[in-house]
Amino acid sequence: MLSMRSAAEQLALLRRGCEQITPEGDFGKMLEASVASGKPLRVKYGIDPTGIDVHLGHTVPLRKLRQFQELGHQAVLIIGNYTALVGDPSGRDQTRARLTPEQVEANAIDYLRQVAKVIDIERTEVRRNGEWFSKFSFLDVMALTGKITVQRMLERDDFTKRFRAEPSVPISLHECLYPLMQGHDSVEIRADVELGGSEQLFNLMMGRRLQEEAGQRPQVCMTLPILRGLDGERRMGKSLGNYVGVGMSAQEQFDRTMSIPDGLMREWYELLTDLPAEQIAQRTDQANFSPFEAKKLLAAAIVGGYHGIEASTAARQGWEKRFSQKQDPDIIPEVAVPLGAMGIVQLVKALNLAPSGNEARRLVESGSVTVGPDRSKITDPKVTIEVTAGLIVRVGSKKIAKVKPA
RNA sequence: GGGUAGGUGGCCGAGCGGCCAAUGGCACCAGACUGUAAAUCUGGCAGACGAUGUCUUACGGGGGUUCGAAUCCCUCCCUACCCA
Repeated sequence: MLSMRSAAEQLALLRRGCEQITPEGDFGKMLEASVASGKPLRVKYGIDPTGIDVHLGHTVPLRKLRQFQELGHQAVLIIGNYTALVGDPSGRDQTRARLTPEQVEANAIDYLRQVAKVIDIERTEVRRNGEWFSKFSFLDVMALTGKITVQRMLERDDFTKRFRAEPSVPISLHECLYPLMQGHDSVEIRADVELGGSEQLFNLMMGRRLQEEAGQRPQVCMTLPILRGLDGERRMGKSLGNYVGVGMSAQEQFDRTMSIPDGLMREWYELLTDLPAEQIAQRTDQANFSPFEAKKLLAAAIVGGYHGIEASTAARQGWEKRFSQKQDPDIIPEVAVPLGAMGIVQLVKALNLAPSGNEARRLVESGSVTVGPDRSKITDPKVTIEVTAGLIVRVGSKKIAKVKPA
């Protein structure tokens, strides 16, 4: 159901949070034509089903996609099952383990389940690009690659950088095929708009070129900023560990969000909440609004989107109880450990609070290990503990475990 | 195909026969301070153990020289650059 909003209103809404809309004039005209004809736009967003933990960084373009849906446009989600099968060569020596078709499909299903938390999956056209690429002949590949020159390919920013770097970083020929494949997806599904992170601009533009070659109206490319992760520096990513997963528990999402640097709040507010701009400005103005409270509200808003308002409130209370009142959380991971006398170092390790005995020993010596209800601090690694069911051991303020009753 | 330069811990980057489990920086972990933020300071950052020490693995893979190798030699693999 196409919304009743005017093209101008839609443009204003959709432009928010975008880094770039290319070409912006075309987008306005496209919206006008859509309103006039009552025909929704086909909005494409694609992903390779390789790593599967969907995190807030992925939700930035996904939220934009949902916004299109809310305005009545047609979301088209491309699952790059074919590209995943080949194995992405980017990055240097980690030749990513090739995935079997079964794994890829399992990943895709898992991915869709997670994505459904952000977009309306029922109203989304889901397409796997193996649908067309598995039928490609070498002749088709030649035709596709014949449409672009090496010079054009090297225009891509990260290729240029890698090419010019001293010493230069390898560019696999294979990687050059990626933009072409992604671009071709746009031809296959006749995309009007394609969304992507800002690093995707080149690939998105490739879609335009190929569509033009194919005699289609070229898509509008809409890029969204790359979300910075918990460290406030690097992009959010699973391998960097600085992420908040959409599949995480309410408490974990809340706790993680609270650990972001203050300076990151504005960006997160803008990209991850639906709050009006004035309210964001007000909340992130440190002169009038406590940053501490602003962060709690931010965390609550994010958690609420995935777990609902009640769970979000509970998570806030859980956080306050734990970190403001210094009480143990309600839910403590339980680990089975043999009861009886045991060295503190062995105990910390047995409870998975440290990856190795040496690390456990260091933690004890650094004074970060406390045991039992009175939180007595243990600093001597030689101490022996009488392990009983329900005994609680803490390492620092974040790690905690309980002995599972046998 | 020929030549040159390289491959060191999560990353960058020193070391170029013993004092090297390997300087330094980043990241990370913990402590102090605090709002579990930032900044700052301190400590840590391969594993095992009866633990201020001992042992086992580790400097692209394999082999060798040597009392002793990340460091020397051979060979294989990988990368970049120049030439064809």
